[in-house]
Amino acid sequence: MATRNPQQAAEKRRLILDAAVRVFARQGFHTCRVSDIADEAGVAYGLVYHYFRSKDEVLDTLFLERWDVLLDAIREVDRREVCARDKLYAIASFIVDSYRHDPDLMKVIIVEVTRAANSFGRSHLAKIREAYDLIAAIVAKAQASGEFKDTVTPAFAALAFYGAIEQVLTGWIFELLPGAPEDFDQAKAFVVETICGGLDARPAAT
Amino acid sequence: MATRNPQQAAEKRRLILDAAVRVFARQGFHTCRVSDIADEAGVAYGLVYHYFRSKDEVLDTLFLERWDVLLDAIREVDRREVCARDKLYAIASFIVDSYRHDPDLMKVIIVEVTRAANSFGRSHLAKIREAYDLIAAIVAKAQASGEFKDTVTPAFAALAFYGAIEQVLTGWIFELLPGAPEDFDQAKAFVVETICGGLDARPAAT
DNA sequence: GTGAAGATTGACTCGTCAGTCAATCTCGCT
DNA sequence: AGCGAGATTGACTGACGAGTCAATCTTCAC
Repeated sequence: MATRNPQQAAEKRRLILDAAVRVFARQGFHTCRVSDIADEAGVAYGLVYHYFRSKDEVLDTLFLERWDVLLDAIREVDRREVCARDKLYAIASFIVDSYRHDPDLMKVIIVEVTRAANSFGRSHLAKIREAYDLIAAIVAKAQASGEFKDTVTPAFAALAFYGAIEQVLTGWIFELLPGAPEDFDQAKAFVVETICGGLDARPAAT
Repeated sequence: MATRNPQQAAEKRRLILDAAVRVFARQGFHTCRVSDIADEAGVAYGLVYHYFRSKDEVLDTLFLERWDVLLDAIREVDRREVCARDKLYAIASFIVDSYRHDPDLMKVIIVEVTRAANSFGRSHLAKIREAYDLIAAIVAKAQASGEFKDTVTPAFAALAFYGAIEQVLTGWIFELLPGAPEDFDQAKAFVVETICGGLDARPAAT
């Protein structure tokens, strides 16, 4: 065989994926052309189709790669022997740190997949839902143990929690919210404080 | 002049707008063709361009019409002499009832504009932000009066509140959450209970 | 060194669709 | 009745961009 060694092939593929992240983040998935990705990666147009079946598959790959990491992280957090509030904090941390570490990638995943349930996200609804379900399970356990009130359903609490985080990331992405380094850590605490502690000054009447 | 009376013109325009809502909700803005809107409305292709400058303008119109109603509703709620928690409940009510009353329209606004900040929503960011700011102002006042804790910034609380509602609507839209009639009223209470009361069983240490 | 499998190239094809426009119709006035 | 402004029609154009493919180059086992 004269096949290039697998590592080199993987590197070329990565080169294209990384270029796609930058292009998608800058121009949006629908607005950019495949030639933009090829140019950004410094390869010929056709090579993108050597490594990927379609433009969609490039975005699919980016999303699935990262989302699986997120799901694993949530599962790992859930196995820790800490209270639910700390688990939620750890999850918020992971997501916020993902954004801090690679804002372009998170922007693409949120804007083009997670928040685009009508176009691209549709095919990934089941995968996205897995995350909600894992969070809901954490809430359910905390309600059973008495740590959380059971005034809201776990599914609902999970949606509110995830929705709040995603909205904050969206705020950063579109510069509706200051995104200075210190704001990242503050945001983690804020999400958990709001969702777990609530805004009310006086204790709940439960 | 042989101009048809203005009322008839307005009705034709409405006919097209209403058809567009159904088509956008069913197929998505980017996936549908202008001819789909014309067919749904039972008019010729070109007539759409007699009443609107472009396909974009149709969506623009739908969004702005409804969003202005929402902004007015929030302002009206804010003028009421009730506690902040009740104000937030009234806002959640308004949004949920908007969805109950016309799910297609709300689906279009959320999916194609509000959650599509990268494509279409970009040009409406300022308008969308107005809603956040109005909610943030309510929170700020409540913090000043001592009704709400000031552990989180108003801007952040507003994002979390709005994010939670939008995520719940999205859950209904994509059938991730049961959307039976009784769920609507429950959801209003859930959002406010989660954001104001928090999930924690024990009172906050403030 | 050589040959073949695989990598790389980019011009081209092909379908799609937003927006245009000239023709036709219809309403409301005189 | 007859006219003219505006309403309505739908075939057509022009741009665009995803995906194809035949040609060329590179690598590596022998």
